[in-house]
Amino acid sequence: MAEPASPRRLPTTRQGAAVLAALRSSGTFRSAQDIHAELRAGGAPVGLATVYRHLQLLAEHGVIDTLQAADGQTVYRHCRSDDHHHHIVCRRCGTSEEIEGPEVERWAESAARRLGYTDITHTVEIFGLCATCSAAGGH
Amino acid sequence: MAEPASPRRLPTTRQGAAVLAALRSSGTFRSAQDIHAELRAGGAPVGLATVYRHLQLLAEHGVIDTLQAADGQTVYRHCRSDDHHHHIVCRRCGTSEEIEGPEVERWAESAARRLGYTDITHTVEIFGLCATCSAAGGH
DNA sequence: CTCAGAATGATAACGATTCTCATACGCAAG
DNA sequence: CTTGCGTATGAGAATCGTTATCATTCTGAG
Ligand SMILES: [Zn+2]
Ligand SMILES: [Zn+2]
Ligand SMILES: [Zn+2]
Ligand SMILES: [Zn+2]
Repeated sequence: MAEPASPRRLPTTRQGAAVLAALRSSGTFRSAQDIHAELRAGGAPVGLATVYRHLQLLAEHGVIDTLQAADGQTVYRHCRSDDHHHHIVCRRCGTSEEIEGPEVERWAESAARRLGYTDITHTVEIFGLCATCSAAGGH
Repeated sequence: MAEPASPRRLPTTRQGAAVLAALRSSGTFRSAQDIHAELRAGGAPVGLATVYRHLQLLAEHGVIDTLQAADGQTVYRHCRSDDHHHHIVCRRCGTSEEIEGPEVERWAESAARRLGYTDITHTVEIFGLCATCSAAGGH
């Protein structure tokens, strides 16, 4: 049966720790390239391939969330909540909040059931201008 | 002032018509490359750049819907409904249904208002295995 | 200390999309 | 039916995010 497997989940290498740390101190969705640049600038250079590798691993293990930005780029975020949730993201500055939506979960469930779809997942994201950015200037 | 402008909205060229026709006879989300291949095979070859151009135009004018597949590719669909709606998509065969969710719209609205976000848009997609595909074999 | 296996990262390879720009077309005036 | 011109087309180059290679470096057990 599925035994607990490897007890270590979080990065053990300097590089892995750096990638996670960069995300942790951010609160916004960041791209891989973005993080790579930050680490390089911050004196703890990490190879681009390694950044991608760790982001992918962290995402697979559910440590971080991912979504596709409007331009197709994949962006990553370290969320406070471990539970299933969604996000509202500022399309100007990238700030984002975690939000829950029980009614959305129910709706997705029942729509799927009604149409005979199984093995469901969903993406639900809200994009807009955060209070700060919309105060600054519309566009 | 903003006068009604050009009265023609739909493609006037053979190529434009071909792109739209390909989507119309499909009911599924298709990629640009996909459509390009179909048209080429169907004896009405259209340049790849032109396919992209028309898909982009049709999307801008709201004639077709777009979404990002899991692999990042942008896919397009010609929907029956002209009203705002969402989709449930089979991740195996690409079949999709248009679905509405008033409660989801309300939820998005109110979450945005509560957090001070303006100029909202949202993406809400459900992925799963359609009845046919899930009968065929879980995988 | 030694060695096998895992991790790293410079670089090449990929693949989707966009850009360039010379050519083909569509259409209206003459 | 020609001519002229602005628009559309499309082959191929250019972008750019992401992934694959693979030689080198690191780590940890014995
Ligand atoms: Zn903002
Ligand atoms: Zn959800
Ligand atoms: Zn299916
Ligand atoms: Zn909606």
